[in-house]
Amino acid sequence: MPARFKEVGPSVNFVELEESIVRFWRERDVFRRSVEKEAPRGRFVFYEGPPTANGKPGVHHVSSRAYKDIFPRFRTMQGFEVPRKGGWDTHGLPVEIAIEKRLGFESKAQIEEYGIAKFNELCREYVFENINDWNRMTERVGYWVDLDDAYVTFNRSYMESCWWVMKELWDRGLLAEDYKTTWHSPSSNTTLASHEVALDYRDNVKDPSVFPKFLADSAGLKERGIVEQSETRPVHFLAWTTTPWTLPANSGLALNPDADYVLVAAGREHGSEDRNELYVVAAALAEKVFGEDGFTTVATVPAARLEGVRYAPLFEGRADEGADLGKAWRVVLDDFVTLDDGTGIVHTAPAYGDLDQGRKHGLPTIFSVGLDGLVFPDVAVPGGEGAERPWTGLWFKDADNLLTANLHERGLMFRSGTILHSYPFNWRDGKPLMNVAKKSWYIKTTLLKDKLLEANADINWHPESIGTGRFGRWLENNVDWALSRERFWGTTMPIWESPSGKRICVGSVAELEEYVGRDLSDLDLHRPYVDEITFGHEGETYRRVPFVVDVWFESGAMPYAQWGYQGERSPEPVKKAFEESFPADYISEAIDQTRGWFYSLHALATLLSDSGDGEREPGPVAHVAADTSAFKNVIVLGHILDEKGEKMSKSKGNVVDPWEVLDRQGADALRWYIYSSSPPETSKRFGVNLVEETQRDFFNTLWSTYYFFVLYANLDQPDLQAAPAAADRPQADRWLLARVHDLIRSVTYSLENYDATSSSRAIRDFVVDDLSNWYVRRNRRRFWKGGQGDDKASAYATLHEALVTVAKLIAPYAPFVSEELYSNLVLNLDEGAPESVHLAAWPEYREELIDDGLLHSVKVLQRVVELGRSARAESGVKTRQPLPELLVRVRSDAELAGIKALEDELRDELNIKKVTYLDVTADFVDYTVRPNLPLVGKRVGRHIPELRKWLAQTDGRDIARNIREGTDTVITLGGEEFAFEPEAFLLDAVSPEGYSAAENAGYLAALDTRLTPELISEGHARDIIRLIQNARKNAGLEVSDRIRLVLEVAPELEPAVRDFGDVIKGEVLATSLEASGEGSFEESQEVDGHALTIRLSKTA
RNA sequence: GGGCGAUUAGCUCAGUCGGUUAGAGCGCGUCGCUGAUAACGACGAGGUCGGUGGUUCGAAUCCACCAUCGCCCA
Repeated sequence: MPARFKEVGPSVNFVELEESIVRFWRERDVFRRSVEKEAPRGRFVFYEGPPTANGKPGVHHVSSRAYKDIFPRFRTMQGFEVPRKGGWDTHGLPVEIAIEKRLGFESKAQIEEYGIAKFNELCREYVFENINDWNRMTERVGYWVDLDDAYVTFNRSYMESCWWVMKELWDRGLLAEDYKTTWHSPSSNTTLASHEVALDYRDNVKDPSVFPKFLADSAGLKERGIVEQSETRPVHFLAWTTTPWTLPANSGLALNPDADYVLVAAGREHGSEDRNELYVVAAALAEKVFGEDGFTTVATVPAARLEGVRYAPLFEGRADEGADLGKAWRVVLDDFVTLDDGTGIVHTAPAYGDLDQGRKHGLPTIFSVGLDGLVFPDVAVPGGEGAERPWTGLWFKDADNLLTANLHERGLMFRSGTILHSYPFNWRDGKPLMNVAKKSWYIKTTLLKDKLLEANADINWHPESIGTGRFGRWLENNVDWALSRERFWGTTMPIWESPSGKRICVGSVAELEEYVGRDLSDLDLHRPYVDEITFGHEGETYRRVPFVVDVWFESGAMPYAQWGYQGERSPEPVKKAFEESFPADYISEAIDQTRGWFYSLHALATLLSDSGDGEREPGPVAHVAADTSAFKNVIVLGHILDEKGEKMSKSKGNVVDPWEVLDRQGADALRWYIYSSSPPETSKRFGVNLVEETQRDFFNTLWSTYYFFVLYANLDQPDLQAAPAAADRPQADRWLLARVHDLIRSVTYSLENYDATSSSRAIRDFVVDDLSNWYVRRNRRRFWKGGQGDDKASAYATLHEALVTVAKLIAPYAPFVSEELYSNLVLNLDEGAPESVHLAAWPEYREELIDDGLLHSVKVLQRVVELGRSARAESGVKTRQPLPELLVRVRSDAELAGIKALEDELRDELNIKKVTYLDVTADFVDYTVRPNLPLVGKRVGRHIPELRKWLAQTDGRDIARNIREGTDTVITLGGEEFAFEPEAFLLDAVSPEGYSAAENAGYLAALDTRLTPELISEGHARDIIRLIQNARKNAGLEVSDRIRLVLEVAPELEPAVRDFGDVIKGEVLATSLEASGEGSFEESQEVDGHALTIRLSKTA
């Protein structure tokens, strides 16, 4: 059947093309069909990390969509079923903040006044404000994801599924309330998430630097023999802190257990000359604290001897309920104490950052400041009944100076000043944060830390270093996951509490209905509606705790919640949907998700799939997959930076609008750039001109090749099925097929290993270098020539197969251009073929077509051609001028045989009459000899410089002869004899005398540039042909038009016209050639300085 | 402040186990080639391989320290 294709232009508007393909996909429902098509290889599970649809999408969002898209498309073509359920993240603080800004609020109290219901309603509307931009961008970049059936984290079924997860954790003792040290913002009375803390962690903050004196129990010290019995001077432990407001909360002093401490005599305050008081500090820091001459050492004591010594508190504070003050105010030893700065004695206030140390040593928790940041009225001078408390009710940072001054007055402050250090602030109002112990709900991930680590070891991380490094280390230092948030817009914590402190965790609405005793099917699970649900149980009234949960919990619960999964009680279709899609085969997000979504997915999956041990029951999803992470393969993306290398962010205003690129270069070019420019994990600088370059280099070249094929195929209408079998085609075709199948093999391998970068580069190199600039350039005459025959049929069939294969290989990367090529090149031939390339099968490589010897020989040929061109340029004889002889030397006998078989191509490429091959070690040329260092380097070692010297002085031909004869070359180096086998040397041929030559890495091409009259005539003929072709173009003729030709030439050019007239006529499609006459188009030119007039007319 | 990663030509990036003259594409200059290609080829300019030390016959590559950038954490 003769092939007819849709006409194609020499260039194309990719943007319009892509837009028409978007419509085609939509109209023909291609995405859904690609998911539903037959899937012999089973399910490939993909999870969509839900973006938030507030804010407009930037080009960095395209990057993650490009990576999310490529592997599902590839797997679909390979015969997997790849459902891609979309998702939207809707809850969380950023949303609340945006609404607060709109309402002009600055505190939580204002939200409560305004009404939580109204506030949350605004949040709900806000999160989809830009959904149309997102959907449009998603469709336009060709990211196939099911947005019609997307999960939404604020939906009731999603939230209820989150309740189920929490209940499961609760039942397994993994959800608990505890004191934890948090960064608390007293100004907004809320705990900040760690990433929020990082948002305004300032360097060079000016804070107090004070050295308070804790009066030691002298009697105790005397008992231990540390202080002389006769000593009358007071002894102080000298500590250092930057937070004087925490001093009333002090309940211990910590010393480094391995350090020596000194008892020194010094003055009452820094700078006093006297030695009237005694101090204890770390030996290593005494000089730094007191100054070189500021003290006298009295004794040196190891830390262990000071353990348990008591001292007097500086202030009274508010002790926690049940705190045992009998255990307070004593010396403890702890490794966390460093000798880098301060005094080596650390003021320990469990309530404000030292909770773990306090617990470890049994120190009571004492508070000085409330969660509102105001100093408690309890803070007082010990025993100072009725004394003034000027700091009461002050902002904690404002209390610093008053407390410091008070200690100075009382002689309990050795020194005070200021220091520059790092300190976090509330990024919203710029007020300082407090490190404070607060009651909070935790997921006790630390209990299953080993499982977290084991499951991580099974994840295939790209790049690998994230799994072992950043993520693995994070897991090793795992701390419990703080779950509760004192906020409004989020999934509510389903825990109800009674006045006596009993708790009930509720795992579903149905369960809640049982407690409440009425129908709650219309209940909104958001605040404030669930807050209003109370119930009586065992004589007490239960109220919900006021928290919502960390949004990361919600997104981490998506494997379950996207289906509304609630374990065994779920409806069958939900159970099936979950069980078929857990865990995921593949996810991809940017690197900032390491401790975000990657962690929350991983942690929840590990906890819920726990296979249990003697005490713990198996988790609720262990029957689907036990002890597993939520994902098996992950690509971690680096960030897209702007042209200056800075991160794109809304606040900097340097976000590149993806439409700038999508409307100019198109989605395929952008995607291709994202895949090929650098490995996904490296951050990359983004510039529009780089995408432009991708389009020109790759897509224009591919299009030109496609255009060439369609143009000539439509003229010739070859029967592609009638071509000879691959093995019987000409060498050039067998080579191209070998390259094509080699490419299929390597691209398949790369994509199966989640590598889009090297595979896209390999495709680019094939299309641009091998297909376009080698195969088509070298073989185009086979398409032009008249008639039909095996050779022509082979050429068409081969080029067609190459283009169709490329169309399929690029389908996951560049889905639009791929579709265009496929629909024209395949659907016009085979009506039974799938309607879209994305419904077609991934190409299979045929091993028997990959002729490695031929592939290597062509590489050698290309290399020699390159050298020949170089020699041409050096000789000054242009390529149109034929030359009589080329000398060629390659590196091995095998290469020699290979290139001999390709001699026609070599002569043609370099326009040479005859090729003479030099034996690899021929005496005809001289050689420079280099040692083959990877082979002999270790053996020769320090004698290498001597060996080099010896080789430089020796006649290369002698060594060449040894190599040819296969004998060792024996050399004495430093009195030691070395025998070098032939492989120990590398020979570079030196250009022979009398030739224009170029050599490189063992290859040599040398041209004989002596011209004969015949050769000159032939050169002239080629010049004339080129000028006639130009004239044809200038005359506006079609490629296939025939002409009558008249050539009036100077006498010097007559031999060329006479001897090569037929060649000229054939090349320029002339039916006649006359020495004089008329033509409808005329041009006068010169060849080699000789005049020439061309006249031509189109034949009828 | 800590951990991880990066730093190679004007730009974007390769560079394998330490080994031979550190490469590619784009951009620039010269020349060549051209009836598919706004393309292609050859040559040239352009590199203290972030810096300083060390190990080694030999370091872009290994080690130490430092600088800058990014991410995460504090």
